[in-house]
Amino acid sequence: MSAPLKLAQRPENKTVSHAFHGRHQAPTAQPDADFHLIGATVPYARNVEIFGEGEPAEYVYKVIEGAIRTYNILDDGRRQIGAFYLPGDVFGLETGTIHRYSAEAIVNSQVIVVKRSKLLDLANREARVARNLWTLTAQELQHSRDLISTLGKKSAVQRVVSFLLEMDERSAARDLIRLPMSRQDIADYLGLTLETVSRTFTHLEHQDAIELAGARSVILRNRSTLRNLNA
Amino acid sequence: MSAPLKLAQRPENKTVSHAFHGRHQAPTAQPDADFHLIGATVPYARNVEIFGEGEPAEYVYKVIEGAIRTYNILDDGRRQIGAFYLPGDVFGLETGTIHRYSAEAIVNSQVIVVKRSKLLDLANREARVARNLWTLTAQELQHSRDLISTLGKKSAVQRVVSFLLEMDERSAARDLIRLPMSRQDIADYLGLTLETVSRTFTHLEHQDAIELAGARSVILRNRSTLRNLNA
DNA sequence: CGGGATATTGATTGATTTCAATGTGAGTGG
DNA sequence: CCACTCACATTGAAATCAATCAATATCCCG
Repeated sequence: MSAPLKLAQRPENKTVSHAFHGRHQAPTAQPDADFHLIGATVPYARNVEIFGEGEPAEYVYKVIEGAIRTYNILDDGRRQIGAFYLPGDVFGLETGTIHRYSAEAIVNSQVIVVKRSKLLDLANREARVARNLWTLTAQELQHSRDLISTLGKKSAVQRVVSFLLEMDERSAARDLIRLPMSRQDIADYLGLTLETVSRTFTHLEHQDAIELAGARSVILRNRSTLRNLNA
Repeated sequence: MSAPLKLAQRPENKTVSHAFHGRHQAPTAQPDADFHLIGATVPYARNVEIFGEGEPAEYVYKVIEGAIRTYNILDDGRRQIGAFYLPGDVFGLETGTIHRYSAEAIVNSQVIVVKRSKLLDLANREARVARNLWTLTAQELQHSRDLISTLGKKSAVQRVVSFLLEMDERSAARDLIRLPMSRQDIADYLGLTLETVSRTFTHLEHQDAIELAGARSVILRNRSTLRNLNA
């Protein structure tokens, strides 16, 4: 891996600032630039819960290293993953006092933890901070809307391709996607079964659209084919 | 359609005082309490576009009467409806300068229109207003997450029941749901076809879970049956 | 009282789920 | 270092459910 550590004080603007999932946002000021100043870095082991749905929202989190999933358990017992968080992403931010979903480390991870009350106090005093918190929530909203569009798509191929293109956009290396999450995680994100995800991967490989380099790596071989399949 | 009643391309900001209906949701302080003070009420005719995806986000809107749908057109040409807005609901609020989706009146509607820049100025001066804007976005986020959960559900019955329970919660009359939107609208919201929505309605009626009183009214006959079907 | 839009209902098809078996790979301990 | 093992992934066959294609039926709206 290249440079996993991204706790830069003033992050040098790489190609694109993927502070969140915001791929559309122009690189304005980092909405989460204050995080490293007032937070402590904490390690979470693979599959460990960081917070649970319904618990008091005492802290806000930023991924330094690793990967996090947030999810709800549905009435029928199935798990809907709301988002995957990669280094640089903020999660667990709520306007209310309760977490509306659970969060778990997908792999061993390093996370900056900030007291929510501290951020709120700051926001009350500084309009800039308030604006930043709002922007973070709006970026989450944008991601949720993108996911809604993906779930609205009917075919499994379309959903999986959407997922791959999203991960590609957020991934550092061009065309090479490292997947920290399992097929089941992907399935629970896309509203499919793990078998369908697996089959669709091999299907895409047979189309020469991607190449599977082990179960957890995907190489994009033909982006325009993928984009066509997405439509 | 009939009247191209898109008057108010550029609504003048007359200070119009107007009573507003509260959301049937969290009864905390009204995040949109300032709206009626600085906005003008504008009528939009059925099926008329209020703003389009990609257009500058100059205004923020609050429904007084009628119903609004927001949607994206997907790559494959299908339409994904993101939300239905009923009296009391705010829509069109963005942190950025661009609308990320389109909005149309479902039926003839009355909408309060507020200049976004005015709200932003206010937010810069008053932490309370900033907080309210943030809360509005967070409420939208919560709704999007609920919709993700609904779309993650696999069966058509589960999706339609989720929709009915959502509409029931937002509807004034107990057990009676007036649907301003068409079967196609519902289908585009739930990621189904209109035929499946229609069939599922009649299916639920045969189960004595609901009663269809004309195409645009649903009476909940057995809530616990519905909740069981939802699981 | 039309008449066009909207909704229901039917028959068929096809994709995804489900159930089931096999394959693979990373980590461990002998 | 290799064999073992367990979790994860792939592959197969069958069943199921929603999409599609198609034909009425109903509801408004003028």
